[in-house]
Amino acid sequence: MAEAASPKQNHLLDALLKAEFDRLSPNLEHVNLPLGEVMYEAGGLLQHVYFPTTSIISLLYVMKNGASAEIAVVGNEGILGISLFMGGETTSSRAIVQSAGHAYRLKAQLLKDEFSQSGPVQRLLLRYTQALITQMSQTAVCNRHHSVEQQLCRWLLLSLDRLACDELTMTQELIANMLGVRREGVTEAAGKLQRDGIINYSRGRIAVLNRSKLEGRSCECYKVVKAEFDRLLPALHGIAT
Amino acid sequence: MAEAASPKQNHLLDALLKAEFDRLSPNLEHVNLPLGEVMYEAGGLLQHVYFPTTSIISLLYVMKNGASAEIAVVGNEGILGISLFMGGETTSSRAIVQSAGHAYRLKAQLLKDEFSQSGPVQRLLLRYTQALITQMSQTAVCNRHHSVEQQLCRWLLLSLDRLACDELTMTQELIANMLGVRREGVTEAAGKLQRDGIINYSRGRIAVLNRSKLEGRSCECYKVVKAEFDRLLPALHGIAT
DNA sequence: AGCGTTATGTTGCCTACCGAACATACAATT
DNA sequence: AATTGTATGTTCGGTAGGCAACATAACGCT
Repeated sequence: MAEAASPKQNHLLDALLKAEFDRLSPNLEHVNLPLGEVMYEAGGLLQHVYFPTTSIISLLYVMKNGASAEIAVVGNEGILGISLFMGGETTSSRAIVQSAGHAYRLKAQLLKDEFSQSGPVQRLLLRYTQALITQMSQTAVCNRHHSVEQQLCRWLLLSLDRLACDELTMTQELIANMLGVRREGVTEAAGKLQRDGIINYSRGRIAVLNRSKLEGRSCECYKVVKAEFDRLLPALHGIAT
Repeated sequence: MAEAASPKQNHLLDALLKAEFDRLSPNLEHVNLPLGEVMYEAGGLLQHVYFPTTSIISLLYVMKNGASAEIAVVGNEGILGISLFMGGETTSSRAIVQSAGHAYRLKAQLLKDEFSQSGPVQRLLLRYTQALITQMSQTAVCNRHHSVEQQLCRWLLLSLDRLACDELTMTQELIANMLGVRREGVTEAAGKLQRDGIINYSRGRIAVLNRSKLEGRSCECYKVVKAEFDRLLPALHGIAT
């Protein structure tokens, strides 16, 4: 909290060339996102797009019977609201705040205008979208083939990568909703990880003690997604080309 | 086979305005796609994009241990090779011919050139991509929550929609690979559907006898995906706007 | 300190699906 | 007609994870 908030904390904004950044930055509004806040409802229109800095947003599909499954997560590496520039305006999934924090938001129309200039911003956003597609695909694969423990590891790693720390605030109940499994399943898997000294949790606070072991217990899905994000969005300054 | 092959059999090509269609059509090459052909290998570079007319391509992720899961299907409603214009050039999934037939292909560079003109073609392709994203998301949800029978129904319906007929050539073994389940599971589910007079199959030939009942046995995922394709890509002439 | 709320732990039963091994049956080729 | 390959049917045991009901324990409030 002591650190000054800056749009540059978001990797996409950080990757912009000076000209584009200067054009957009006066319109960026710093907002606080409390845990559980619904950013977009499925089918709803988007007023803003969000560039998370210290928050994580979860894209969640909620079925008729109330069961849910996470499609993807968006953190400081990305942008929430791709359907705006993809042309659909809306999605069939819900976006909720999975980890409280901050984000910069931009009025929908301004982003559309910027995108339609077909410059570096457009190219950057499309590359990000492809990385997001990979994440969604891999979620499908993971849901099909991997155990709750493997999925929990993947999920923790994806979340950690999107925060600057090794701890997250998240009850097992919420994780279960994200993964689309029972809370008991998460309790059991988390219990094992704790027994093995990999994580430490208590009442909604999960600390990762041994990240490399956590990667070892995860399925290959985490690495596939990470590699694709790194390939498509190398964390460099002004590379939007 | 008696019907004349035309690029207009592909909905995306059909939706182009005259100017764009005339610009692209001289470069469209009609090709035959045999069952099982690998169109793109995971990580491979794309030489062409494909607009299926009577074929269906499956996007499949294959894990290290050989297990697989289908991410999405592409038929006459779409285009194979979105990573080309999204900027990544390659994907982590494999594309294989799930149902033999024809397609028109276009040299990669020509599509990129057309896309970068930021005209109606770009807008159309992006809308299609969003529909594809919905399909992938819903695959993730379906893999998490639904039974083999429900998934089989969804899969049959998605495939039928992409062909002009009510019959498909596909062994249960192959379907199992697509769904990422055991062949026995498919046999059992298909057996039930046959007993109930909904489908009829023998040695790799599946005929759908009662489509509405099939929809009833499917999970909601099919309708969600269908609705999203219909919304984003209404099947009209020259609507690329 | 006492209280209610919320997070986590535990147990038992049940079902869908997996893995493997094998049986049948159709179809194409000779 | 015989042979071979391929597609489908069946069975058995094992297990992960679903559902339900409940026990414990930590924290926040008054």
